[in-house]
Amino acid sequence: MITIKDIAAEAGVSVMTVSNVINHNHARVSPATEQRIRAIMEKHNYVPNMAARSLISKSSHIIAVLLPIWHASTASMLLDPYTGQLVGCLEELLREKQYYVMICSFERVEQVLAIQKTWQMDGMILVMPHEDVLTRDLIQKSQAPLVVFDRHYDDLQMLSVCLDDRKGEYTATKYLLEQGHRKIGFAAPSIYESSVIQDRFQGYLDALGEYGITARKDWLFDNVVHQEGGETVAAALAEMREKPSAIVATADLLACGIVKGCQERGIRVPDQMSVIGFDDSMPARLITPELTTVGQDIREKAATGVRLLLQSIEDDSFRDEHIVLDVKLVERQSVQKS
Amino acid sequence: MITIKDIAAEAGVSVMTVSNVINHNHARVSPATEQRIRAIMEKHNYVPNMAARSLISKSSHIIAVLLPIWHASTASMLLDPYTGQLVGCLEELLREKQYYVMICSFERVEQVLAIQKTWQMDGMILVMPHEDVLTRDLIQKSQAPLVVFDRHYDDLQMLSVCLDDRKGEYTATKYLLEQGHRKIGFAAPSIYESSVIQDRFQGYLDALGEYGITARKDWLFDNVVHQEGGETVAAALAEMREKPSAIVATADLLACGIVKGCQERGIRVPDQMSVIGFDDSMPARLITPELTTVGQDIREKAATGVRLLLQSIEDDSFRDEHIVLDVKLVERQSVQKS
DNA sequence: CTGAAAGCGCTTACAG
DNA sequence: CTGAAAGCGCTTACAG
Repeated sequence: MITIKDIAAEAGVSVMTVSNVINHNHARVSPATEQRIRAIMEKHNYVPNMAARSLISKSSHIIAVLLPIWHASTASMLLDPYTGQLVGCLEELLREKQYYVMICSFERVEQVLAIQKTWQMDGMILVMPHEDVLTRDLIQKSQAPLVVFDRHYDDLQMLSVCLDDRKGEYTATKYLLEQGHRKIGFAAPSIYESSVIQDRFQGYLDALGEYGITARKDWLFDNVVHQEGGETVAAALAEMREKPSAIVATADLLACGIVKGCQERGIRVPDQMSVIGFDDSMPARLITPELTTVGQDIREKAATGVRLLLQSIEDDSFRDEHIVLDVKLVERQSVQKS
Repeated sequence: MITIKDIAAEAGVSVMTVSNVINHNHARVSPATEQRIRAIMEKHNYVPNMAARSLISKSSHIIAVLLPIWHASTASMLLDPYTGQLVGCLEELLREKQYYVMICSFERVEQVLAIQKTWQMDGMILVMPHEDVLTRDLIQKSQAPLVVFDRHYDDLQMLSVCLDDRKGEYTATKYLLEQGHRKIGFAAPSIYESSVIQDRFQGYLDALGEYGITARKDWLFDNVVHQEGGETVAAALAEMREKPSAIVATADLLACGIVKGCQERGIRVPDQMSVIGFDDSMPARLITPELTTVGQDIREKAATGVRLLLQSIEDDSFRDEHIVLDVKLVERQSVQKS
C-alpha cells in the first residue's frame, strides 16, 4: 500500500507537506508544490488511510444509523418501506458531506455505546425508536451527537425531527367528518406506549371533539401492526353489529391490511368502509382503491436530520433542538362521502 | 478515553498481556491474570480502538454493501422493497460474525476502490448490480473479496449468488400453459441488456417452445420498470385488438402495476388477464387479487452471500464460486384457468 | 506465561 | 512556506 511517506519521497518534500495538501491547508504550502504533490497522488491513486487519520484526530467521519431490533430477529428495515427509504436518503445526504455511514441494528444501549466508542463515531442517527425506557437511556448516555427521528422528550436535552402527528391525524379525522362520517374508529399499535401514537390519537380526539363526538371504546383497535394487524381489524369489524363507517389508521400498511381484510369479507371500500392511512409510502399507491393518507416528505425529513447532526458535530453547544415537520392530507380513493 | 495502557497499569501487567486477552490468545496468558484484566476492562467499559487495530492489522472488519445509483439521484433502496430486505438481512448476519457494515451508494468504480482502500475494508457485497460494463470493471479491479448478487459472468473469476432465473420463469410460464393459456406475453426492463432478464426470457421461451408456441413480438413489453411501467403495459394491452390472456412479468412491482392498470381500464384480473410476478416481495401480498409469483428466499440468499464472503476473506484462493439458488412458484390468485 | 521495543500511517505543535 | 520529532492506541515478532 502506498503511503504519505512514499508520496513525500517522490515529491522530494516532507510528509508534513503532503499532509497539508491532503487537508487543504493552503496557507501552509505553495501552489507549485501542491500541484506537484497532487499529480503524484493521482498517478498512484493514493487515498489516505482513515484508520491512521482517525487514530490521531479522534474522529472517524463515520455516522451510525441505528436500527432497533423489534421483538424477534427481523431487522426493522425488512418490514417497513418507510425505513428503507429514510435510510437511503440519509446515506445519500451524508455521503455528499463526506461522511461514511454504518448501519447498526441493536437490542441494548450498551451495544450502541460500545460501537460508537470503538469507532470514535462522529455522530449517530436513531431511526424507528421503540420502547421509551431504552430510547431515553440511549439519549442520556450517548457520548456523540445523536439525532432521533419520530420521538421527542420535553424533559431531555436532545436533537429530534418529528412530524406534526397531532395535527396530521386531526386533519385526517376532520376530513372524514367533513365527508359526513360520524362513526369513526381508530387503529394503531400500542396507543398508550408510544408518544407518536398518543399524539395521533389526540389529534383524532381533537377532531371528534370539535363535532361533539366521543370516541367509542369498541372502535379503538390497539396492538395492531402491519398488514396482518389490519386484517385482524377487518375481521373484528366484520363481526360487529354496529360498525363504524370509517377507520383512521396510523400507518399505511396497517390501513392496507384493513382495506384488504374488508374486501375479503365482502365489506366494500370505500362504499361501506372508508380508511385513511399515514405516511404516504409505496403501499398507499399499490392498493385498490388507492389510499387516502397523511403524507410526509421523507427526503425533507432526512435532510433536516442531517442538518441537525452536522451542526451538532461542529458546535458542541448545539445539543437541544426539536424540529416538527408539517404533514398534509393526500386525497385518493379510500374515503367516501357518507 | 481509556486505553490498553491504562488497563495494563491498573492490572500491573504489560500492554502486551492486555492485548493478548483482547485477542483471545489464551495460550499466552494465565487464566488468573485474564480474569483480573477482564474485570478491570468491564469496570471501565473498555472497548478497543478499531482505528489503532486496523492500522496495524491492515483489516478493519468493515464490509461494504455497495448500492449502485441508478440513473438519477434516488438511492435504489428507495424504490425496491427487495433491496431493503436483502440489506437488512446482510447487516444482521454480518453483525453476528463481528463485522461492521457500511452502506455505500456509488456511481463510478473509482469511488468504490477508493473507499475500500481508505478503510482497508475486508470485503464488499454488490447488491442490485446494473450496467454490464461498470459491474465487470468493478469485479476485475476490486482489491478485496467481492460478492455479487444476481449477476454472473462465466469468463470472470468472481463470487456470485444468483437465482435459477431461467427455471423460475420456465416454471411460471409452464404453469400458465398448464392452466390452458396459449397467448402469453412477457414484460421486463431491458430484455437484451441484463443477463438475469435474458435468462428469465429464455425460460419463458423454453416453456412456450415445449408447447410449440412462438413468442409474439407485440406481446413483448420491454423497458418497463416499477409500478408505472406496469401501468404502461396495461395501457398498451387495453388498446390491443388481440390481447394475450396472461402476462409473465419479471418483478412483483411491475406485475402489480399491470394488475392495477388493467383493473382501472376495466380488464378484470384474473378473469380476462392473468399476471405472474417475480420475487414474492411485500407488494405481492398487498394487491388484490394477491399475486401468483416466483418466490425467492431472501434470507437464504443473504446467508449464502455472507458465507461466500467470509470464506473468501479467510482463504485467499477462494475467489471463484457461483451459487445458484432455487426458486419456486407461489400460487395465489392472479392466474385463472383459461 | 510475561515483557520491552519497534512500528502501523498519519497529524500536530514547535522551530526555522 | 517547509521540516524533524513526537505520538495517537494498538499488535507483532523477538527474548526471556
